[in-house]
Amino acid sequence: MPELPEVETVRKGLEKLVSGASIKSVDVYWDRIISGSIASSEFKQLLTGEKIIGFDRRGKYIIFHFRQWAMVSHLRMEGKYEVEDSSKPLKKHTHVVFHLADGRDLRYLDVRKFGRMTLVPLGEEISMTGIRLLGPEPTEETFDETTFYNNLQTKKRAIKPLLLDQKIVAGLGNIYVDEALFLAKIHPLRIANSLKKDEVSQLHKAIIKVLGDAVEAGGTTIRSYQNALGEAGTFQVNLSVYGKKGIPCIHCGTPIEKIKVAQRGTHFCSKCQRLAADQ
DNA sequence: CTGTTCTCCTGTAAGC
DNA sequence: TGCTTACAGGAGAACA
Repeated sequence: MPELPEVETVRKGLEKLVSGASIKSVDVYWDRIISGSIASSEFKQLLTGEKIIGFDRRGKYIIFHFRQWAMVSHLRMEGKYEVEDSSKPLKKHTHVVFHLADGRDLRYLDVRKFGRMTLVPLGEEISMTGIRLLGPEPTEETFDETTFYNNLQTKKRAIKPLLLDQKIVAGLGNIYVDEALFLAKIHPLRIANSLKKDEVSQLHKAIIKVLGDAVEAGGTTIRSYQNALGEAGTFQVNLSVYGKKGIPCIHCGTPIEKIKVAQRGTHFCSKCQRLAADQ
């Protein structure tokens, strides 16, 4: 499941492979992938003859820049892009194909069809639902610790679902949120406004580190990429708790537990990440 | 307004 | 073996 680091890796790959390319035509095989007020028939028509200027990213959204349009693409769980020669047969689960003028295709594949593409007039992408309400990018420069603390103080939700909803800080998904909470030694069910200043400080640092390290790791694997831009979602940087149920905690040896928090599989160390401070 | 639950999808794994 | 059920989860809609 692509989170911010994987999405950034895909963005870089797209930039490298198809920036500057012109679109000859577009095929859409699953209409619901194309969301927003511009439906798939118009989508295909409007992009025909357009030129891909470049790629941007905000949170987990990839933004395609055309001359007059922006296309906002979210991979959700399993979306991926591939660049193939146009003569190559389409793989199963191919839902959108951008035929390029140079004989290649940019293809979107998505087993579960959760991903979405939205075409908007250039400039309107920042006011789209989803992007408009995003919190800051999780970097030292943009993610302010004091603001983070103040925001958490106003929230009575458990910290994990709060971090997943993208409004406080952008980019965390189920994997890296578990990793960040483990690194900061905070239990996923802690109520946000119960976190002490030093805990928030640790969490702030952990989020920047976990996502930053993963972006770097993605940045190093990208060089070996030929044409598959979504497999980036499968690299995982030495995870400590995610998917480690029953495996000894790297700090204390206690088996990692897996519970459900807000319907999501949640991994943590019950000894390192206490729910009550005095235990 | 805030916080929670449901829905979209299909492949894989577990259970009987 | 073969069928059924549970599970994976990002984000937006629906609901309390």
